[in-house]
This record gives sequence, C-alpha cells and structure tokens, in this order.
Amino acid sequence: MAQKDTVERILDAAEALFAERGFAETSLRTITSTAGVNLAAVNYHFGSKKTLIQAVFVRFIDPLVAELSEQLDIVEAKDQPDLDELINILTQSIYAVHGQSARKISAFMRLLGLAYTQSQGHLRGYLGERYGNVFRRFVGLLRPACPELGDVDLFWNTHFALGAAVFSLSNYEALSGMLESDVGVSSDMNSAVTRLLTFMAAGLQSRAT
Amino acid sequence: MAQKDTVERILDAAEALFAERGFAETSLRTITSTAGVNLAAVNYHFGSKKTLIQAVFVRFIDPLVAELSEQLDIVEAKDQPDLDELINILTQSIYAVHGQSARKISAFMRLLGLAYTQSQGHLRGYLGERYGNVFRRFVGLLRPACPELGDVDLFWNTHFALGAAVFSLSNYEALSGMLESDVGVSSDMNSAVTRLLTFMAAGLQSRAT
DNA sequence: CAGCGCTGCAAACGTATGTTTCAAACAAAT
DNA sequence: ATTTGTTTGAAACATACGTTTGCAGCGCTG
Repeated sequence: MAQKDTVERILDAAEALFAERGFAETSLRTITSTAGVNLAAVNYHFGSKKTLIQAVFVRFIDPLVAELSEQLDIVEAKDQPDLDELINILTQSIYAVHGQSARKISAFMRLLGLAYTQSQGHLRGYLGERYGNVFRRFVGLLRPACPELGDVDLFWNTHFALGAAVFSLSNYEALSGMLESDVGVSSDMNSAVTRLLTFMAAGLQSRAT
Repeated sequence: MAQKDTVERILDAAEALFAERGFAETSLRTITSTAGVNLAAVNYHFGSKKTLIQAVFVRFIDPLVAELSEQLDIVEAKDQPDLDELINILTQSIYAVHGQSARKISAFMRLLGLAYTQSQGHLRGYLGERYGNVFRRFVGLLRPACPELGDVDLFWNTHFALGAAVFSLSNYEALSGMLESDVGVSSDMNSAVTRLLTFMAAGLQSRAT
C-alpha cells in the first residue's frame, strides 16, 4: 500500500488527538477524518472507542516497558545502582522509545496523566495488570538506592515525583508560555527536564520527620 | 426556603461531579437530576455550561484566594518568612476554607488539575487573569525564602511542586488503594500530606547543577 | 384586582455522538 | 477466472447532548 496501514493511521491520529484534548472531547469522526479513513474503520478494526483507547495505550507503553525492562536486566546484573542512575535509566528509556521532541514528550506525559485521571476504572485496572510487574521491579531497585526510606515513604515519594513530571511536562507548552510572559525568559524543554530531574531526585530522598 | 437555593444546589452538584468525572463527561442532565432541579435551570441561571464551569471555579477558589491574601498581608508585615512558613500558610489556607476531609481535598485538587489540563484556553485564561496577582505575590515571598534560586529555577520548582500535589492528592483514593494492596499498609490523608509537604520543601530548594 | 418580573417546569429543537448495516472493492488462493 | 475472506465506503440508526421555547405559578407593587 502506498500509504500506511489503516490501523496505524487511526492509532497515530487517535494518539495525537487524545493527548491534546482528552478522550471524551475527541470524537471518532475527528479521528477518522484526521487519519483520512472511513468512520466505520474504527469499529471494524478495534470494536469500539473504548478498546481503541486501550490499543493506543498498549502501542505507546509496550515498547517503553520493554526497553525499560531490558535496561533493568542489565543494571540488575551489575552492582546496585544509585538513585541518579535509576532516574537516568528511566529518562533514557523514554527518550530512546519516543524521541526527545517537546511535542512527543508532552503527548507522552499527557497520555500518562489521562491514564490516571480520566479512566473510569477500566483503563487504570488494565494498565496496572499489564505493566505492574515492571513498575514493581523498578521500585524494588529504588529501595536500596534510598536506604533511609521505608516502603511507605518510597511509595509516596515515587508518586509525588511522577506527579511532578506528568503535570509539568504535559502542560509544558502552557507553562513555558507563562515563563516567557511572567519572567521574560524563553525556555527549552531540555533545561526544564534537567531541572525536573534534580527536583525529583531531591524530593525522592526526602523523609518526613 | 426549606431547601437550599437552586443556584447553590446546581453548584454543589456540578462541583462534585466535575471533580470526579471531568467536564465533558458530566452532562447537564446528570447535574440537574443530582441537584434535584429542572434541566433548564442551568441555562436560566448561568447562561451556558461553559459559564457554569467558570462559576464553579470562582465559588471554590475565591474564598481560598481571599484567605491566602489575608495571610500574606499578615506575614508581609513581619519579617521575611522562611520556606516552611510559606508552605504552611498555603496548606492552612486550604484547610481553613475547604476543610480537611480527604474527599474535599481530593475534589479541590482534582478541580485544580482540571483547570490546567481540560481547559481549551477559556478557563486557564480566565483564572490566570482573576487570580494571577495573588499567585505572583506568593512567588514574590518565595523568592527571598530560596535565596540561591534564580527566577527560572523558582518558576519551575514551584510548578513541579504544584504538580506533585495535584497529581497525588487528586488521585489519593486510587493511590491509597494501591498502597494498601502493594505494600500492605493502610494510609490516612494527613500522613500523606505531611510526606507531600516534606517532598515539596526538599524539591523546591533543589537547584540544577 | 391587574400588571409585572422572576423562577420553575415539561417539552421540544437541532446537532453530534458511537455504532450498525450492507453493498462494493479488493487481495489471495484454488 | 472464480471463489473466498477481508477491508473499505456511504448511509442510516438510535441515543445523548446543550440549548430554547412557551406556559404556569408565584410574590410583589401600583
């Protein structure tokens, strides 16, 4: 075929549109006309809108956890990695799979945030079941890297850090606009990510008194 | 009237439903039937769904910003407050206005998150115009409390911290469920908030090398 | 009492949504 | 070349949405 497969074109369009507007705000007609395919193609190939949403997530998370899992294999064979190494592994896995462009990373984070907030249960449960073990493996390596933290501290700090990343990067465009108008400084995403990683590392090691 | 005013009942229902499902996922019919009022009442009293959304935000942010502004008046008259004091002022203002129940705080944070993510421009612009000055006042006090940070560091760290708070508290119910099933520890929101504040304080003072 | 402004109600309007249908086009295999 | 299974296409379906309408009830004021 001269042009990409219908299934992939639908997934491409849906991924971009979901990221920028959310699930409910994105109609199948918008998706199919953006993708240049017939309306019925979604229900033919995916069954329903709900399963299309799941397919979008599977396609964009699967390679990431595969990459991350490989990196964890490598690092587990060596000495216990420290916190910076672990954060670096996570960051580099994301870059390796999804690239470094601000738009791509922003969309990635927005979808991640949607998985937590916009799901009426079905999506979060599905993703937790599918990717929970890799996540737990990562936390398992995180534990000895933060020796003074208990399991509860570690759990919360991890999600605080996740929240900082999801929120700031998924709204990166709006925030960098604010930065420009309020502080008068233009920003590039690389430096924002660097600051974010510093913030996360500092926060992750903190412990309530 | 024996029961609350129609306008208030609509706002109550809309606030709760928006918080738990988002804007697009909440229909006017659901709102009005939850509130026990007629469908047309929304358009009669508020004009449209869009302006109802704005009204919900105004009602729940206005008292908070007023309280916070008062506290900033008090603290500005004294010596320069340190970081912990400033964070404490913010936390106590939220508690003072919205109470400390997990459900209320969770709804508060979820709405705050929606204002950033789900707005197609109209809401974020509206809120920025209405509350921007108080926010800038707070950041102005934050600056001397973090003397080694430049304006750009401060801007990003502030939003990282905001993200950590919004993400973790708006998903508090789901996260505490995960904590219970994964770590086997039941959690109360107060201790989670304590940990969050520690995380935020540590992250806020961090600086990229 | 008559008139007026405000609120509540049931019903309808027009539009957009997700989904289904069924025939046509296509590719691959016999 | 014909058949078979798969994929597209245009159209329709049923439902849900935000909004508007017209009327009935109410408490006022003159």
